[in-house]
Amino acid sequence: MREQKIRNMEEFAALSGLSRPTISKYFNDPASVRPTTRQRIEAALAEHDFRPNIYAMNQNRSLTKNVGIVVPYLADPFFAEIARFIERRSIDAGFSPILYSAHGEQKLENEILEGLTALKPAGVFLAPLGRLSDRSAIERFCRDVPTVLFDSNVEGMGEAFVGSDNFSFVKQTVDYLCRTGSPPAFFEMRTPANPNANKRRHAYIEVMEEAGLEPCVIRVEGEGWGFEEIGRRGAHHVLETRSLPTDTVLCSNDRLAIGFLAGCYDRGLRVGRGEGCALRVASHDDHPFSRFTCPALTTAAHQYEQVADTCMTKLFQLIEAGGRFEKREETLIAAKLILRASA
Amino acid sequence: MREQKIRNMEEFAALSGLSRPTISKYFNDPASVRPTTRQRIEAALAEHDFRPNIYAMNQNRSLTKNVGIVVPYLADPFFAEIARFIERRSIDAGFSPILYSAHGEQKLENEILEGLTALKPAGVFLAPLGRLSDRSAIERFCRDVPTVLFDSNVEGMGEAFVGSDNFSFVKQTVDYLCRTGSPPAFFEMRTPANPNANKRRHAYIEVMEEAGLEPCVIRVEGEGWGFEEIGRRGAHHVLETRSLPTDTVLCSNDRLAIGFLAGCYDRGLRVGRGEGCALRVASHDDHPFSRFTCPALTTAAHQYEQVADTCMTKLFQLIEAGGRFEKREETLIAAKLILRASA
DNA sequence: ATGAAAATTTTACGCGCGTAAAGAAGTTTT
DNA sequence: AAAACTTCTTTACGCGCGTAAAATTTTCAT
Repeated sequence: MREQKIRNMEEFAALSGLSRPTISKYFNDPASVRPTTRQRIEAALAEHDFRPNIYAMNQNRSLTKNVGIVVPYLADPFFAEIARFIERRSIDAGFSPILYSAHGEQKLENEILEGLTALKPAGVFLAPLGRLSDRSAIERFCRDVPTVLFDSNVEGMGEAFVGSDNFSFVKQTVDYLCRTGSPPAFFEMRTPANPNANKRRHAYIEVMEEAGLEPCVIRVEGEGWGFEEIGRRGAHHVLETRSLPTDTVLCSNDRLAIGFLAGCYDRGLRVGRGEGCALRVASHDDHPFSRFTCPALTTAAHQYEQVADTCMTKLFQLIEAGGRFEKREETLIAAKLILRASA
Repeated sequence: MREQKIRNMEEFAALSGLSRPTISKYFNDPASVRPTTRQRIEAALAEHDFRPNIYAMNQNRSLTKNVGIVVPYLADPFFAEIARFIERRSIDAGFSPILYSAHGEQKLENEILEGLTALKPAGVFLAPLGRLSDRSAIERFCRDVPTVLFDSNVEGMGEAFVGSDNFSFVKQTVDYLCRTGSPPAFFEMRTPANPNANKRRHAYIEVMEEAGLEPCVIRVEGEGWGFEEIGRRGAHHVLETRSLPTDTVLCSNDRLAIGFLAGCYDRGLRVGRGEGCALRVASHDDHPFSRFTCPALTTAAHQYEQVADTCMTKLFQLIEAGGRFEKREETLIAAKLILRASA
């Protein structure tokens, strides 16, 4: 490779013996030029390693090949995991994904959305903060940018929503727990960060009542995204005050459960379904770490790949439909029960 | 706010009764125009909510206000955490951070670096994959873009490196373990992903020998980024073959330790420093989850904030110095020992 | 009030690329 | 081999903004 730097497409066109518009065409779609021409360009490319200026490319476009991925809290491995799948799919589909985390702050979420608008992305995958989200900011954003909401539904926002079928999550865990032992109490935060928690609580109550059982919801105090710590403190509180009606606890999500298990361990309580176990604990999400808790967590698992695939499909359809659907589409994806040692 | 859309700076200038160059100046530095002028602009901004086209802004710039943050594996909460701090600092300093994860793949790391070059960022924070990195790709990248390496050192690459003082990490844990019980065996992966692991092993051997003790390094098989699973399998293997010389294990990093603890739990071994404990386990990193393991992990903690601050400082200096330092600068940051229940 | 300094306006050009139109060259069909 | 397509070249314009230079206005100190 000669060390000569090419400044622009004009120069590169000259070096490859073609015209600039042809080169431009090639970069927008390599298949749109004749195979022999393509070979000449790619040979020259290997020689001089030129890349068009992305800013010049995009300034005159109404839509770019960028897609945004916005999650509420990236330090939560659940979101890291789901973002990872969506990123991969986006790349495979020829887009450039850009990942943002609101880090749990409304202000940051708003700033991200503002900045993202200016990037003129072809589309955005948005998992909003939930309760802390600024509805009007999200509404404004969705008017400007084709958006697929995921994980946390904000009624009426975006053209599509892809999320969990929370009823399926809870139904499976409750049924399993009831079938194999005493019915569970439901353990959650008093002021949950997103609507999934509320849906799970309602599902729990419904499933329990349908089975003729008395639901028992235990709600612990705590703010923010430090769910594990809240779960641990909740466990201590619950165990101190002996407020559990049975020996079985169903946590609203795995991060709470991880903390809950830590609390049980602190107090010398053995968790599991075997001999000598004082408590069974199950949960929802299949958090990446839930297989390494002690004991490993029985949980209702997100179908990460399926969620990511569905998100991609919806965004594609949305982009092809020009950014608008006739009516908002909601896809809820069922859970898969994963039996481990904790319940 | 009137619903009239402004197309460009020209229109906005007309509406605010000023000239386009003045508006341009304002957007590049609001403090560079007279306060009264600034007020007029900001009043008009509130009315019409105009934002300059970032592509047009950047195409004619040699450097933008973007900074890149590249980590090897974002689903590892350690990197999520460190990225979070660096992001925050970058925003506070007026930059637009863009976060990338190589997801453990060399090919993806190379693609990220290529794409990042085209973004003409003011600077990049790069935590390379380590052993799996393509040295020549990183070298080429660092020639084009002012880069501060962090976490994983690649000799001679980038203008600065900010990392851990691995000796300090290991020295503190080994000293503590020896002071309070039997000396530790060192538990690690046979083919570690990055050079920190090697430095830690060497430090362990050195500290042990200095204390007149016999070092014992246990190296388990395993590839990839699933450290916890490798740690668990390693624990089973080590415990089955009774290859531990003492009751104390020092893991190379917390993720291995999390798996090791899970393995111990599987086998009914109680870990900790108290009565009835069969094993002590300590580690390094202060992974965000290490306080929720069972038992909670005794570990040498990264000073996350200090690392992030140092990275920012170095990149600032680098940018101001025009992208080159006289000589490569290395900053190693010491650990802080965190005592928890596991050892 | 006067002059100097600072801020702003006017004017004008350039950045690198997208893209449209018209004609030339190359390729395939019959 | 001629006709009918494709593909490519030439030419030309526009996108939205940065930025330089010179002229003008405003501000501030004297």
